[in-house]
Amino acid sequence: MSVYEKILDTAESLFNRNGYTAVGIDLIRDEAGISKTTIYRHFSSKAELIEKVLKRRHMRFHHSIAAALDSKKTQQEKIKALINWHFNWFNSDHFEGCMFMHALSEFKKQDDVIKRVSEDHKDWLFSVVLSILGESNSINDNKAELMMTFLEGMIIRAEFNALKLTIDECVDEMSRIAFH
Amino acid sequence: MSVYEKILDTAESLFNRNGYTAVGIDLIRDEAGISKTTIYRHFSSKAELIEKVLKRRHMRFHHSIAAALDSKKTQQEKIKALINWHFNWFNSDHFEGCMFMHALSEFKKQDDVIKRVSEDHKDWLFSVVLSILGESNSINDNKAELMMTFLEGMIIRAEFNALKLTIDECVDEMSRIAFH
DNA sequence: GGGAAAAGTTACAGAGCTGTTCACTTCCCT
DNA sequence: AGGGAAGTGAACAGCTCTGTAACTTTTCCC
Repeated sequence: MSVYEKILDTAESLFNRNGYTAVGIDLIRDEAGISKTTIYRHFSSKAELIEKVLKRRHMRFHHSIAAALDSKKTQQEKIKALINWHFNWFNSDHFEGCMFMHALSEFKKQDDVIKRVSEDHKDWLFSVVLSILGESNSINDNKAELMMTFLEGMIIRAEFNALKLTIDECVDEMSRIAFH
Repeated sequence: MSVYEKILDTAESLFNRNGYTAVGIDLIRDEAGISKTTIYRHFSSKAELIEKVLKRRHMRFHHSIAAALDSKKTQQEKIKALINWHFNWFNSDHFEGCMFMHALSEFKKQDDVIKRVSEDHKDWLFSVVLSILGESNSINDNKAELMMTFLEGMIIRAEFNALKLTIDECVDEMSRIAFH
Protein backbone atom coordinates (compact mmCIF):
# COMPACT_ATOMS: atom_id res chain seq x y z
CA MET A 1 0.00 0.00 0.00
CA SER A 2 1.35 3.40 -0.96
CA VAL A 3 2.12 6.04 1.65
CA TYR A 4 -0.52 8.28 0.13
CA GLU A 5 -3.24 5.70 0.67
CA LYS A 6 -2.03 4.84 4.14
CA ILE A 7 -2.43 8.49 5.14
CA LEU A 8 -5.94 8.54 3.70
CA ASP A 9 -6.87 5.27 5.41
CA THR A 10 -5.62 6.38 8.81
CA ALA A 11 -7.13 9.86 8.54
CA GLU A 12 -10.49 8.47 7.43
CA SER A 13 -10.60 6.01 10.30
CA LEU A 14 -9.69 8.63 12.90
CA PHE A 15 -12.00 11.33 11.51
CA ASN A 16 -14.78 8.77 11.42
CA ARG A 17 -14.31 7.72 15.03
CA ASN A 18 -13.49 11.07 16.62
CA GLY A 19 -14.55 13.91 14.35
CA TYR A 20 -12.53 16.28 12.21
CA THR A 21 -11.54 18.99 14.66
CA ALA A 22 -10.82 16.58 17.49
CA VAL A 23 -8.24 14.69 15.42
CA GLY A 24 -4.92 16.51 14.98
CA ILE A 25 -2.26 15.92 12.34
CA ASP A 26 0.13 14.62 15.00
CA LEU A 27 -2.32 11.86 15.90
CA ILE A 28 -2.60 10.84 12.25
CA ARG A 29 1.20 10.84 12.04
CA ASP A 30 1.54 8.57 15.08
CA GLU A 31 -1.27 6.22 14.07
CA ALA A 32 -0.06 5.90 10.48
CA GLY A 33 3.61 5.71 11.44
CA ILE A 34 4.34 8.33 8.79
CA SER A 35 6.17 11.59 9.37
CA LYS A 36 4.36 14.90 9.34
CA THR A 37 6.70 16.16 6.62
CA THR A 38 5.43 13.43 4.33
CA ILE A 39 1.81 14.16 5.13
CA TYR A 40 2.30 17.81 4.19
CA ARG A 41 4.17 16.83 1.04
CA HIS A 42 1.07 14.99 -0.14
CA PHE A 43 -1.60 17.33 1.22
CA SER A 44 -1.11 21.07 1.38
CA SER A 45 -3.34 21.47 4.46
CA LYS A 46 -5.59 19.60 6.84
CA ALA A 47 -8.61 20.89 4.94
CA GLU A 48 -7.28 19.36 1.72
CA LEU A 49 -6.68 16.06 3.51
CA ILE A 50 -10.28 16.04 4.74
CA GLU A 51 -11.49 16.90 1.26
CA LYS A 52 -9.53 14.01 -0.30
CA VAL A 53 -10.71 11.60 2.41
CA LEU A 54 -14.33 12.52 1.70
CA LYS A 55 -13.97 12.33 -2.08
CA ARG A 56 -12.41 8.88 -1.88
CA ARG A 57 -15.09 7.70 0.56
CA HIS A 58 -17.77 9.00 -1.76
CA MET A 59 -16.31 7.03 -4.67
CA ARG A 60 -16.23 3.88 -2.55
CA PHE A 61 -19.85 4.31 -1.46
CA HIS A 62 -20.83 5.11 -5.01
CA HIS A 63 -19.35 1.92 -6.43
CA SER A 64 -20.51 -0.22 -3.53
CA ILE A 65 -24.13 0.89 -3.72
CA ALA A 66 -24.17 0.73 -7.51
CA ALA A 67 -22.89 -2.86 -7.33
CA ALA A 68 -25.55 -3.75 -4.77
CA LEU A 69 -28.39 -2.33 -6.88
CA ASP A 70 -27.31 -3.06 -10.44
CA SER A 71 -28.03 -6.77 -10.34
CA LYS A 72 -31.55 -6.20 -8.99
CA LYS A 73 -34.40 -5.99 -11.50
CA THR A 74 -37.58 -4.84 -9.77
CA GLN A 75 -38.11 -1.67 -7.75
CA GLN A 76 -38.95 -3.81 -4.74
CA GLU A 77 -35.67 -5.69 -4.98
CA LYS A 78 -33.72 -2.47 -5.38
CA ILE A 79 -35.32 -0.96 -2.28
CA LYS A 80 -34.56 -4.09 -0.33
CA ALA A 81 -30.96 -4.03 -1.53
CA LEU A 82 -30.59 -0.37 -0.56
CA ILE A 83 -31.90 -0.95 2.95
CA ASN A 84 -29.81 -4.09 3.28
CA TRP A 85 -26.72 -2.18 2.27
CA HIS A 86 -27.40 0.40 4.97
CA PHE A 87 -28.00 -2.18 7.68
CA ASN A 88 -24.76 -3.92 6.75
CA TRP A 89 -23.08 -0.54 7.18
CA PHE A 90 -24.81 0.12 10.53
CA ASN A 91 -23.73 -3.28 11.84
CA SER A 92 -20.13 -3.01 10.68
CA ASP A 93 -17.77 -2.41 13.58
CA HIS A 94 -16.49 0.88 12.18
CA PHE A 95 -19.89 2.54 11.78
CA GLU A 96 -20.00 5.93 13.51
CA GLY A 97 -22.67 7.74 11.51
CA CYS A 98 -22.39 9.60 8.23
CA MET A 99 -19.05 11.36 7.78
CA PHE A 100 -20.52 13.71 5.18
CA MET A 101 -23.24 14.80 7.55
CA HIS A 102 -20.68 15.42 10.27
CA ALA A 103 -18.49 17.35 7.86
CA LEU A 104 -21.43 19.54 6.91
CA SER A 105 -22.19 20.26 10.56
CA GLU A 106 -18.59 21.07 11.42
CA PHE A 107 -17.64 23.09 8.34
CA LYS A 108 -20.78 24.68 6.92
CA LYS A 109 -19.66 28.06 8.27
CA GLN A 110 -15.95 27.61 7.65
CA ASP A 111 -14.96 25.69 4.53
CA ASP A 112 -16.90 25.91 1.30
CA VAL A 113 -15.03 23.12 -0.47
CA ILE A 114 -15.68 20.52 2.23
CA LYS A 115 -19.25 21.72 2.45
CA ARG A 116 -19.81 21.25 -1.27
CA VAL A 117 -18.25 17.77 -1.34
CA SER A 118 -20.66 16.72 1.41
CA GLU A 119 -23.65 18.28 -0.31
CA ASP A 120 -22.70 16.56 -3.55
CA HIS A 121 -22.68 13.23 -1.75
CA LYS A 122 -26.19 13.78 -0.38
CA ASP A 123 -27.40 14.95 -3.79
CA TRP A 124 -25.99 11.78 -5.30
CA LEU A 125 -27.76 9.57 -2.71
CA PHE A 126 -30.99 11.38 -3.55
CA SER A 127 -30.43 10.61 -7.24
CA VAL A 128 -29.96 6.93 -6.37
CA VAL A 129 -33.31 6.87 -4.60
CA LEU A 130 -34.95 8.73 -7.45
CA SER A 131 -33.49 6.35 -10.04
CA ILE A 132 -35.13 3.42 -8.25
CA LEU A 133 -38.50 5.06 -8.79
CA GLY A 134 -37.86 5.81 -12.46
CA GLU A 135 -37.79 9.09 -14.29
CA SER A 136 -37.84 12.45 -12.56
CA ASN A 137 -41.29 13.99 -12.39
CA SER A 138 -43.27 15.74 -9.72
CA ILE A 139 -44.72 12.54 -8.24
CA ASN A 140 -41.45 10.62 -8.18
CA ASP A 141 -39.49 13.61 -6.91
CA ASN A 142 -41.89 13.85 -4.02
CA LYS A 143 -41.66 10.14 -3.23
CA ALA A 144 -37.87 10.33 -3.38
CA GLU A 145 -37.96 13.23 -0.92
CA LEU A 146 -40.01 11.18 1.53
CA MET A 147 -37.77 8.16 1.13
CA MET A 148 -34.61 10.22 1.48
CA THR A 149 -35.95 11.84 4.64
CA PHE A 150 -36.72 8.47 6.15
CA LEU A 151 -33.33 7.11 5.10
CA GLU A 152 -31.48 10.02 6.72
CA GLY A 153 -33.50 9.43 9.86
CA MET A 154 -32.43 5.78 9.85
CA ILE A 155 -28.77 6.79 9.61
CA ILE A 156 -29.03 9.24 12.51
CA ARG A 157 -30.95 6.86 14.72
CA ALA A 158 -28.44 4.11 13.97
CA GLU A 159 -25.54 6.38 14.89
CA PHE A 160 -26.99 6.90 18.35
CA ASN A 161 -27.96 3.25 18.81
CA ALA A 162 -31.58 4.30 18.83
CA LEU A 163 -32.78 2.53 15.69
CA LYS A 164 -35.00 -0.29 16.93
CA LEU A 165 -36.56 -0.98 13.53
CA THR A 166 -35.75 -4.22 11.73
CA ILE A 167 -34.65 -4.46 8.13
CA ASP A 168 -38.09 -5.70 7.08
CA GLU A 169 -39.87 -2.86 8.84
CA CYS A 170 -37.69 -0.32 7.05
CA VAL A 171 -38.20 -2.06 3.70
CA ASP A 172 -41.96 -2.05 4.29
CA GLU A 173 -41.97 1.65 5.09
CA MET A 174 -39.87 2.55 2.08
CA SER A 175 -41.99 0.36 -0.18
CA ARG A 176 -45.15 1.93 1.15
CA ILE A 177 -43.81 5.34 0.19
CA ALA A 178 -42.64 4.14 -3.23
CA PHE A 179 -45.75 2.21 -4.26
CA HIS A 180 -48.25 4.86 -3.33
CA MET B 1 -31.62 39.81 32.74
CA SER B 2 -29.21 38.20 35.17
CA VAL B 3 -25.58 37.73 34.28
CA TYR B 4 -26.05 33.98 34.60
CA GLU B 5 -28.75 33.96 31.95
CA LYS B 6 -26.86 36.30 29.67
CA ILE B 7 -23.94 33.87 29.66
CA LEU B 8 -26.30 30.98 28.84
CA ASP B 9 -28.04 32.99 26.11
CA THR B 10 -24.80 34.00 24.43
CA ALA B 11 -23.22 30.57 24.73
CA GLU B 12 -26.32 28.87 23.36
CA SER B 13 -26.48 31.19 20.39
CA LEU B 14 -22.79 30.76 19.57
CA PHE B 15 -22.75 26.98 20.08
CA ASN B 16 -25.83 26.73 17.92
CA ARG B 17 -24.33 28.71 15.08
CA ASN B 18 -20.74 27.47 15.17
CA GLY B 19 -20.52 24.23 17.12
CA TYR B 20 -19.16 23.50 20.57
CA THR B 21 -15.45 23.01 19.92
CA ALA B 22 -15.22 25.87 17.45
CA VAL B 23 -16.49 28.40 20.00
CA GLY B 24 -13.97 29.40 22.68
CA ILE B 25 -14.66 30.92 26.08
CA ASP B 26 -12.99 34.15 24.96
CA LEU B 27 -15.53 34.54 22.16
CA ILE B 28 -18.40 34.04 24.61
CA ARG B 29 -16.79 36.63 26.90
CA ASP B 30 -16.53 39.21 24.09
CA GLU B 31 -20.01 38.54 22.70
CA ALA B 32 -21.68 38.63 26.11
CA GLY B 33 -19.60 41.57 27.34
CA ILE B 34 -18.92 39.64 30.53
CA SER B 35 -15.48 38.91 31.95
CA LYS B 36 -14.03 35.43 31.86
CA THR B 37 -13.65 35.51 35.64
CA THR B 38 -17.39 35.82 35.99
CA ILE B 39 -18.08 33.01 33.53
CA TYR B 40 -15.85 30.67 35.52
CA ARG B 41 -17.46 31.75 38.77
CA HIS B 42 -20.82 30.51 37.47
CA PHE B 43 -19.60 27.46 35.56
CA SER B 44 -16.69 25.36 36.69
CA SER B 45 -15.70 24.36 33.16
CA LYS B 46 -16.69 24.69 29.53
CA ALA B 47 -18.23 21.20 29.68
CA GLU B 48 -20.49 22.28 32.54
CA LEU B 49 -21.50 25.39 30.61
CA ILE B 50 -22.46 23.24 27.63
CA GLU B 51 -24.37 20.90 29.92
CA LYS B 52 -26.35 23.77 31.46
CA VAL B 53 -27.04 25.27 28.04
CA LEU B 54 -28.45 21.96 26.82
CA LYS B 55 -30.52 21.33 29.95
CA ARG B 56 -32.11 24.77 29.75
CA ARG B 57 -32.79 24.35 26.02
CA HIS B 58 -34.38 20.99 26.70
CA MET B 59 -36.72 22.54 29.29
CA ARG B 60 -37.68 25.26 26.85
CA PHE B 61 -38.43 22.78 24.07
CA HIS B 62 -40.31 20.61 26.53
CA HIS B 63 -42.65 23.39 27.63
CA SER B 64 -43.03 24.79 24.14
CA ILE B 65 -44.02 21.48 22.57
CA ALA B 66 -46.26 20.56 25.49
CA ALA B 67 -48.07 23.88 25.10
CA ALA B 68 -48.48 23.32 21.38
CA LEU B 69 -49.96 19.83 21.82
CA ASP B 70 -51.97 20.12 25.03
CA SER B 71 -54.81 22.13 23.56
CA LYS B 72 -55.26 19.67 20.71
CA LYS B 73 -57.79 16.89 21.13
CA THR B 74 -57.49 14.37 18.31
CA GLN B 75 -54.44 12.41 17.26
CA GLN B 76 -54.60 14.05 13.87
CA GLU B 77 -54.56 17.52 15.38
CA LYS B 78 -51.65 16.63 17.63
CA ILE B 79 -49.61 15.32 14.72
CA LYS B 80 -50.35 18.45 12.76
CA ALA B 81 -49.33 20.61 15.72
CA LEU B 82 -46.07 18.67 16.15
CA ILE B 83 -45.12 19.09 12.50
CA ASN B 84 -46.17 22.72 12.59
CA TRP B 85 -43.99 23.32 15.61
CA HIS B 86 -41.02 21.84 13.80
CA PHE B 87 -41.57 23.86 10.63
CA ASN B 88 -41.79 27.03 12.70
CA TRP B 89 -38.46 26.06 14.19
CA PHE B 90 -36.93 25.31 10.77
CA ASN B 91 -38.05 28.66 9.44
CA SER B 92 -36.89 30.69 12.43
CA ASP B 93 -33.78 32.70 11.60
CA HIS B 94 -31.67 31.02 14.27
CA PHE B 95 -32.30 27.44 13.16
CA GLU B 96 -29.03 25.56 12.64
CA GLY B 97 -30.10 21.96 13.20
CA CYS B 98 -30.50 20.04 16.43
CA MET B 99 -28.01 21.06 19.12
CA PHE B 100 -28.50 17.77 20.97
CA MET B 101 -27.64 15.77 17.90
CA HIS B 102 -24.54 17.89 17.32
CA ALA B 103 -23.54 17.48 20.96
CA LEU B 104 -23.89 13.72 20.65
CA SER B 105 -21.71 13.68 17.55
CA GLU B 106 -19.01 15.87 19.10
CA PHE B 107 -18.91 14.36 22.59
CA LYS B 108 -20.01 10.75 22.36
CA LYS B 109 -16.41 9.62 22.83
CA GLN B 110 -15.39 12.33 25.28
CA ASP B 111 -17.99 13.47 27.76
CA ASP B 112 -20.54 11.12 29.27
CA VAL B 113 -22.61 13.82 30.98
CA ILE B 114 -23.20 15.83 27.79
CA LYS B 115 -23.88 12.60 25.94
CA ARG B 116 -26.53 11.53 28.44
CA VAL B 117 -28.29 14.92 28.43
CA SER B 118 -28.58 14.67 24.66
CA GLU B 119 -29.82 11.09 24.75
CA ASP B 120 -32.38 12.05 27.38
CA HIS B 121 -33.69 14.76 25.08
CA LYS B 122 -34.14 12.32 22.22
CA ASP B 123 -35.79 9.78 24.53
CA TRP B 124 -38.18 12.48 25.65
CA LEU B 125 -39.07 13.41 22.06
CA PHE B 126 -39.77 9.75 21.40
CA SER B 127 -42.09 9.66 24.40
CA VAL B 128 -43.95 12.67 23.01
CA VAL B 129 -44.53 10.88 19.73
CA LEU B 130 -45.58 7.73 21.56
CA SER B 131 -48.00 9.65 23.78
CA ILE B 132 -49.79 10.95 20.68
CA LEU B 133 -50.49 7.37 19.66
CA GLY B 134 -51.73 6.32 23.10
CA GLU B 135 -50.44 3.68 25.45
CA SER B 136 -47.16 1.89 24.95
CA ASN B 137 -47.56 -1.51 23.31
CA SER B 138 -45.75 -3.35 20.55
CA ILE B 139 -47.83 -1.82 17.76
CA ASN B 140 -47.63 1.77 19.01
CA ASP B 141 -43.95 1.46 19.90
CA ASN B 142 -43.27 0.40 16.36
CA LYS B 143 -45.31 3.25 14.88
CA ALA B 144 -43.53 5.70 17.16
CA GLU B 145 -40.18 4.35 15.94
CA LEU B 146 -41.18 4.95 12.33
CA MET B 147 -42.49 8.43 13.09
CA MET B 148 -39.41 9.34 15.11
CA THR B 149 -37.14 8.17 12.32
CA PHE B 150 -39.00 10.29 9.81
CA LEU B 151 -38.97 13.28 12.16
CA GLU B 152 -35.20 13.03 12.68
CA GLY B 153 -34.79 12.86 8.92
CA MET B 154 -36.84 16.04 8.57
CA ILE B 155 -34.61 17.85 11.06
CA ILE B 156 -31.40 16.79 9.30
CA ARG B 157 -32.71 17.64 5.85
CA ALA B 158 -33.89 21.02 7.10
CA GLU B 159 -30.48 21.78 8.60
CA PHE B 160 -28.86 21.34 5.20
CA ASN B 161 -31.58 23.23 3.33
CA ALA B 162 -32.49 20.01 1.57
CA LEU B 163 -36.01 19.54 2.91
CA LYS B 164 -38.28 20.21 -0.04
CA LEU B 165 -41.39 18.69 1.57
CA THR B 166 -44.26 20.94 2.58
CA ILE B 167 -45.94 20.90 5.97
CA ASP B 168 -48.94 19.06 4.53
CA GLU B 169 -46.79 16.39 2.93
CA CYS B 170 -45.03 15.74 6.23
CA VAL B 171 -48.33 15.65 8.12
CA ASP B 172 -49.71 13.20 5.56
CA GLU B 173 -46.69 10.93 5.90
CA MET B 174 -46.79 10.98 9.70
CA SER B 175 -50.54 10.37 9.70
CA ARG B 176 -50.15 7.48 7.31
CA ILE B 177 -47.72 5.86 9.73
CA ALA B 178 -49.91 6.60 12.74
CA PHE B 179 -53.24 5.45 11.30
CA HIS B 180 -51.94 2.25 9.81
C1' DG C 1 27.84 1.38 -6.91
C1' DG C 2 26.05 6.25 -7.58
C1' DG C 3 22.70 9.61 -7.35
C1' DA C 4 18.16 11.41 -7.07
C1' DA C 5 13.72 11.13 -5.05
C1' DA C 6 11.11 10.09 -1.12
C1' DA C 7 10.64 9.58 3.69
C1' DG C 8 12.16 10.19 8.54
C1' DT C 9 13.62 12.99 12.70
C1' DT C 10 13.64 16.83 15.40
C1' DA C 11 12.87 21.27 16.57
C1' DC C 12 10.34 25.27 16.38
C1' DA C 13 7.36 29.44 15.18
C1' DG C 14 2.96 31.31 15.88
C1' DA C 15 -1.49 30.98 17.17
C1' DG C 16 -5.47 29.59 20.02
C1' DC C 17 -7.46 27.27 23.73
C1' DT C 18 -8.83 26.43 28.88
C1' DG C 19 -8.51 27.83 33.22
C1' DT C 20 -6.18 30.72 37.05
C1' DT C 21 -4.52 34.67 39.53
C1' DC C 22 -4.41 39.21 41.29
C1' DA C 23 -5.40 43.87 41.85
C1' DC C 24 -9.08 46.91 41.31
C1' DT C 25 -14.04 48.68 41.04
C1' DT C 26 -19.05 48.78 41.60
C1' DC C 27 -23.09 48.11 44.01
C1' DC C 28 -26.26 46.67 47.39
C1' DC C 29 -27.77 45.79 52.10
C1' DT C 30 -28.00 46.82 56.75
C1' DA D 1 -21.00 54.70 56.39
C1' DG D 2 -19.03 50.35 55.75
C1' DG D 3 -18.47 45.54 54.54
C1' DG D 4 -19.13 41.88 51.50
C1' DA D 5 -20.62 39.97 47.20
C1' DA D 6 -20.14 40.31 42.40
C1' DG D 7 -17.92 41.95 38.39
C1' DT D 8 -13.84 43.83 35.57
C1' DG D 9 -9.35 43.74 33.21
C1' DA D 10 -5.15 42.03 32.10
C1' DA D 11 -1.71 39.02 32.38
C1' DC D 12 -0.17 34.40 32.30
C1' DA D 13 0.74 29.24 32.80
C1' DG D 14 0.39 25.18 30.31
C1' DC D 15 -1.16 22.83 26.71
C1' DT D 16 -2.41 21.67 21.78
C1' DC D 17 -2.72 22.59 17.14
C1' DT D 18 -1.13 23.72 12.21
C1' DG D 19 2.44 24.27 9.34
C1' DT D 20 7.61 24.95 8.33
C1' DA D 21 12.59 24.18 8.16
C1' DA D 22 17.04 21.86 8.38
C1' DC D 23 19.23 17.85 8.37
C1' DT D 24 19.67 12.72 8.02
C1' DT D 25 18.36 8.19 6.36
C1' DT D 26 16.24 4.99 3.28
C1' DT D 27 14.85 3.42 -1.16
C1' DC D 28 15.11 2.60 -5.75
C1' DC D 29 16.44 3.04 -10.50
C1' DC D 30 20.15 3.08 -13.91
